This record gives sequence, C-alpha cells and structure tokens, in this order.
Amino acid sequence: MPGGDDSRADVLRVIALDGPISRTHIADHLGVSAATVTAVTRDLLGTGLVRMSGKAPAAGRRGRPLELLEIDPDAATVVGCKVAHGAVTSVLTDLRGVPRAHHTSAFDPTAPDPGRRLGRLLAELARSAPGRLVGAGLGVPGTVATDVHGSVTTPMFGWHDLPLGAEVAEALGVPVIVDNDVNTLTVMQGLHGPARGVEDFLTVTVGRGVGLGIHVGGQVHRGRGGAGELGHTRAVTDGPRCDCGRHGCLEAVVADPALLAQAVAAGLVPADADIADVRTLAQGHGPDAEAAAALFRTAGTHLGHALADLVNLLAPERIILSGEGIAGWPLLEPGVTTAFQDGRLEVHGRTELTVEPWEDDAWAQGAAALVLGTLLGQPPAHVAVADLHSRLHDAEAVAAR
Amino acid sequence: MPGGDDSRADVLRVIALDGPISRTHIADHLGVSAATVTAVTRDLLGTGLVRMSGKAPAAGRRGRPLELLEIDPDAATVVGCKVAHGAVTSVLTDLRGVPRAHHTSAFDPTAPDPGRRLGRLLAELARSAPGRLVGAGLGVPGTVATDVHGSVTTPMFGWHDLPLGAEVAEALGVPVIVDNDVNTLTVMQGLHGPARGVEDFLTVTVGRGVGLGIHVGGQVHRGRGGAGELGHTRAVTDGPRCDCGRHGCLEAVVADPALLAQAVAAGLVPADADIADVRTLAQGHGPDAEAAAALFRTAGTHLGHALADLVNLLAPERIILSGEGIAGWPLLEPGVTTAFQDGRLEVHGRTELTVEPWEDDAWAQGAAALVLGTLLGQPPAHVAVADLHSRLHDAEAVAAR
DNA sequence: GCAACTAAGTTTAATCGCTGAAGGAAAGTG
DNA sequence: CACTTTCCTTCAGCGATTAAACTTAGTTGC
Repeated sequence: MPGGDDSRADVLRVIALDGPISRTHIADHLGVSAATVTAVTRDLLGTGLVRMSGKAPAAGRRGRPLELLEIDPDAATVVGCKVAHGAVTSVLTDLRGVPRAHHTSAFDPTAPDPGRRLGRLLAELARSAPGRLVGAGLGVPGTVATDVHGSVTTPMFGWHDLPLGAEVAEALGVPVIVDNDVNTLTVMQGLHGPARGVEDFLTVTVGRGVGLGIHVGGQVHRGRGGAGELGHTRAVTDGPRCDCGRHGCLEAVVADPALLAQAVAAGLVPADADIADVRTLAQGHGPDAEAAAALFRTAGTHLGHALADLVNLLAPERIILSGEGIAGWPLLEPGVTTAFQDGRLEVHGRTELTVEPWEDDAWAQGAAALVLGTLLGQPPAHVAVADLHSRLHDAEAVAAR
Repeated sequence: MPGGDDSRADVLRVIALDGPISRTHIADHLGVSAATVTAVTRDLLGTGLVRMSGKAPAAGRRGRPLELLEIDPDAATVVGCKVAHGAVTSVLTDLRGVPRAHHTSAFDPTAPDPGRRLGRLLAELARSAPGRLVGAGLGVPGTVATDVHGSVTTPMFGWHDLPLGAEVAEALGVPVIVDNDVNTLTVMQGLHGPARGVEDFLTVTVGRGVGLGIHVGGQVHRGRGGAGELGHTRAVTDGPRCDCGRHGCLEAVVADPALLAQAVAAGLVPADADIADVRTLAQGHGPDAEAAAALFRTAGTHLGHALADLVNLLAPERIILSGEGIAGWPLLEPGVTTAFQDGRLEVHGRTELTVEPWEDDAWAQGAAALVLGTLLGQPPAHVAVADLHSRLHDAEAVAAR
C-alpha cells in the first residue's frame, strides 16, 4: 500500500475536512512531499472514496491549474443518532460529515428491549443510504462504559449497563460507537463548529439536565468513563434536593425542570405549565414577570459561577454554551455574564464564551462525526464492534470492484 | 543515525524507566524487532549514555543469559528546583530521575532580580554535577505562560511576567523548563510515584494555598496556561474573603493560613501562633481542642466536596493528596472521607484517594522529571531555550569523546 | 566432558515509506 | 510560438525497520 496507513488516513482526513483541495495544498498542510501525496491520492482515487472535482486557477494566476480532490459523497455513509427522551433523531452523512438525510422517529427508551428496537430502526434508515454503510455513532444521555459493548447506564431511561452498542451493531452489521450525547456535540464543535481546530474547549449544555463535554489536547476527555457530570457538582451550599439524591447540585438550580418547579412553587404558573410558559411570562411585564425573570437571573448567576470555576480549573480557550435550555438565553444572560466575569481569575480573562443554539440534528451529526473522527485517524472512543478501519477497507474493496 | 530519533528516545526512555533491562525485553516493550534494538543500543552504548550492568539468567532458566542495560548515572545530569517562599530546594538527578545530590538555599523571591540570582545559585550547584548538565526544570507557584521565556506571574512573590526561564537558562547555558510547582509534582507521580503508568489522575496539594495538577491522556494538562486553580473555585456561597478578592474560594476555607486565621479569630491560639500550634491543640483534649478539631473537620468537608466534584467532572482513576497541609491529615480525614464519599456519583465510586506527604525534594525531583520527560520523548512543556534534544546530543558527543 | 538444547543477541538482505531532483503537463504572457 | 509559472508525476536513492539465518553463551542430560 503506497503511503502507510497513517499518511493514508491523514490525507483522507485533510480531503474530508478541507476538501475540495489540491494535492499541493494537502502536501503543505501535512508537511509531506508532493510525491507522497500523489501516490496516496492515486490509491484513494482508485478505491472510489475520493474523486476529482474540477479545477481552479493556479496560485499566481498563471501556471498549471489545481486539480481539486474531494470525498465522493456516495462512496460511504455513516449513521449518526441522538437518542432522546421520546424520539431518536438520526442523520446519514458522507465521509465529510455532511448530512445527506435526516430522520426523526418516535422512540420509547423505557419500553423493553431498546437496543434491538433501535437497531431495527436504524437498519431500516440505513437502507436508503447512498453509499455503503461503514459505521454508526450513537449519542445517549447518561454514562457510557469504556468497554467494547458500548454499555450505557441512564437512570432516566431505566437503563443499567445496557449493551446498546453491541445490540445495534448486530442489527446493522457495522461497527458502532456509543458515547455520551454531550460528547457527540463536542466532537461536532471540534470538527465543524465554532471550536474547529481549537485544542482545548468545553461544551456546556443546559436543558433537562446540565452536561459538559471536555475537549483537551485535541481530544474529548472521558476519564475512566462518565466524565463531565457538571450537573451534579455542588452549586449551592444546602441547596434544593436533586434527582441524584444530593443537595445543591447545579442541575437542581439551573436545569429546566428546576426552574419550572421554582416557578410553580412561587405560584407564578399553574402546575401543568411547561418551561416555555415560564419564559413567556418572564419576558412580559408586571410583578409576576419580574419574579419569573429573577428566577432566570439567579439561575444564570449559578451557571456563570460554574463556568468561571471550570475556566479556573481547566483554562480552556473557549466555552460553548448550548442545549434546549439556551432558548431562554436572553433571560439567563445577565446573570451568566456577570458571574462569569467576576468568578474568573485575571489570567483567564481571555477565555471566550459562545452561545450556540444547536438543534437535535447537530447532536446526531456529532455522533456521526465521532465515527468519522475514528475513521480519519483519531483515537477511538467506545467501539462496540472491532476495527473500524477494516470496515472502511471493505468499503473500498466494494467501491473499487 | 541508526534507529530514527523516535526509536532512540523510545529505547532511552524504556531503559531509564524500566532499566536495568535486556534488549529482548526492550523490543517486546516497544513492539519493535530485536534487530532494531540492537542497532539503537549499540549507538547509545557508544555515546556513553547507557552502560551494561551485568547479566541475568535467561527466561526459561536455560539459554543465553540476558545482558542488562542501564542508564549511566554519570553521563548526564539534570537540575530540578522548587522555588518556594523563603528557600529553593534543588536536586541533581541522572537521566533516570534518581537524585544524586540535594541542596537547599535561602532565597528571597521578593528581592530584586530573582531570575539572575536563581540562575547564579543553580550554576554554582551545577558545578558539582557528576555528568554534563543537559537541562534544568523549575517548579514555581503561580501561573506560567506558554511562551518560550518561561514567564511567571506569582502575586505572592510580586512577580509579573518575570522571564524566569530565560534568565536562568542564560546563567546555566542549558535549556530550562518552567512550570507550576503542582505540575512538577504531578509529573513526578506519573513517572515514579503512586500514579506511575496511570493515564488520568489528579494531584491536589494543600498548604499555603490549594493546588491542582491535572494529568489526562497521559500528559499534564495546562490549558492555555494557568489551569488547575482549584484554590480559587467557589467552595462556599458567601464565604470568607480570599486573597484573590473573591469570597468563598476553597483556599479561603481550607488552606493553612485560613485555618490559622479562623483559630486566631476564635481565640483558640494567640495571634503569633502558627498552623502547627493549631494542629497540636486540636490533637489534645478539652473544649478548646474540640473547637480546633472542628475547624479541621469542617475544612476537610469542604475539601472532600471539592474532590468529589473533581471526580464528577473529570472521572480520574486516582487522586493524590499532598502538600504541607497534609501534615494535618488525621484531623482533616474524617471530613474529607465523608464528603468525598457522599459527593461522588455512584459511577465514580472506584476512584481511589491516596495521601502522600511529599517533601520539598519531591517537588524538585518532579521539576527534573519534567526535563526528563521532554528529553525522553514526551511533548515539551514551557521551554525557555530552544531544542532540548540538541543539548542531549551535545552531551553524547562529549561522553563519546 | 561433551553433545543437545534453549534463549539472547547479531548480522544480513530485502522491504517499505518517503523524499529530492528532474521532468512532464497545463495554463497564462509577450 | 517560445517563455514563464505552477501543479503534478516519475524515478532513483536513502534511511529505518524487519524476517530469517546465524552466532553466542549459557544449562541439561548422558
């Protein structure tokens, strides 16, 4: 094989991320010689994973024009999927991570046999794939063990060490990577989002719970599994009781259910209201509106403090704030900004805070990106079925038939 | 050069860390062929960095005996140094990181021109080095910028962007690596301490302040510089004022000065007492002793909570607790253990907490280990003078004369 | 004491990935 | 049409690595 497996994956990655791109630029980008790139791309073109995509004028306006190379979108397909509370959102992407199809299905994670049902659901979806399926990524709430079965523990779903990855992999017949949903979003940021190319950043999501994705040294940090439980760090001494049994957890003071409960308890909204009602109220006028707005401001302050502490601990270049709860950002913003500024040490004053209201699609796209990252040379996360690369080679063999 | 620079450093590292060791074992360890190891070790033996150290019986009790190889302790020397408040503690180590000489000198970091004074001090020490000096590591409190000058900002010393690394490097004529002192201790753990070989662990130090060393993915995490400010995360809502200007910082409730201040304020000890007096009191009997013990218990609870939150965030395999303040461990222990158990999520129940009462020497040894890590193939930290490796090659040239 | 055996370490020829240099290809320029 | 510029390819050579054969240095068993 011309160009070792490493250069191969390197070149493929550059084409996937920065394509369409010329061979000369790939060589510059990777710091290898043009000769190497010629050899490797010849191979990639042969397999059908990569194709030519027209020409562009040379750099100095004269000279031989560039031959642009890009991923063939129809050569291989990856499934990305976010498992949420009543529905799964899925995307089919090509090797660039660009979505080719979207799908949302009702899904009850608490009903029996969720792994096999999800597997069937995705297998059905995968039939419409434009290229050969080479892998699937799943983003789930809860903690994912670092074993080969992609075992998931999600109390909210009643899942305890559910071998989700293995079961879906069996149904699909391709490798499956399972990860915490916040991590999938984090991977997404690093590949296509505002944190593209940033080594150290954090993703914080607010919604039903509070999540944290930790990206350090160019990779998502998972620890021994279950890292990122920002929601269950202590925000308030002797605070309200949290679902986890402890008191004063961040989640118990800033997540949507907590805010809703506070509003109900204060008699601001009826017991059957939802969080959107509280937001609407808070954006109006009058004493009730001000009381509601104050709830958000206080929550924002707690969140801002938590973010400041994260900056003090990890010194990231950037924090990206997302999740459904960010729909209430204008209400949270005053509290967050003030506490975030006050809580940081001076040396960390340059950390940027970005707010990104991602849709569910983005989480699913991140799950696909997780697979792509592994295919394109990043260390694997939780792989449920062996060797993704061999699978890609299979795909090449088929494409080259 | 036989064996690329990479294999060379790999082999040297294995010999340094696991030596005395046979060629066959090195090959197994690195996953390379015996032929490669033969070539590389011949070269290393030629330079004098490595030497033979006897033989050992072969694996199956018969067969040719193993020829053991080890680092020549006299071939090269590294200086490690911890700059503390009234003194610097230094060690000279060989390439294994084993100390060959210790030294402590009075040093006033607040007096003028600290960089040049430290440089002269270390240059004097380095004269007694048994081998050629190849680098120096400095551990300092405060935050170290990620520039090439090893710039340090330590308010306690009145240092603001002091180019400590560059100044010491000029005096010594060798590359100097500067890092936060907790990070040097952390590197030490990973190489020779209880966290040897552990990918993800944390070092927490308690004393004059509260420090945190973050080791993830096999490396110390520094973020954009100044990561690990655990002491200035918020432990108590509306807590006592901290030196940093904020309120309720962990440091303001558990560090030695804070405990002392509390004891003085409660009238338990006179105003000119020190923290050791408070500990002695707390270990006695009577109402004052109990009141003092309660202070430690409360502080321990705050510390335990902070540790639990770190576990929830980062899911490390292990936390190592150290620092001068750990002299009071029997007093802190009840609070720490309870809060640490209560505060962790169930999934993180397996994280181990180890208490290690390191001496100042260990910090200095860690600073030396920082240089060794870089020499032996780990990514560099903050290098003040270019290319450590070329310096090692110089050393080889001399040794091979 | 001497062959037989075993395991460690060395030598050697071949392979592999990569590169520099030279050259070919495709455009614009005068 | 020659000339320049830039991109891409070809090709010989280099250096790191390896598998396989070989040497070395011990123990074991007769």
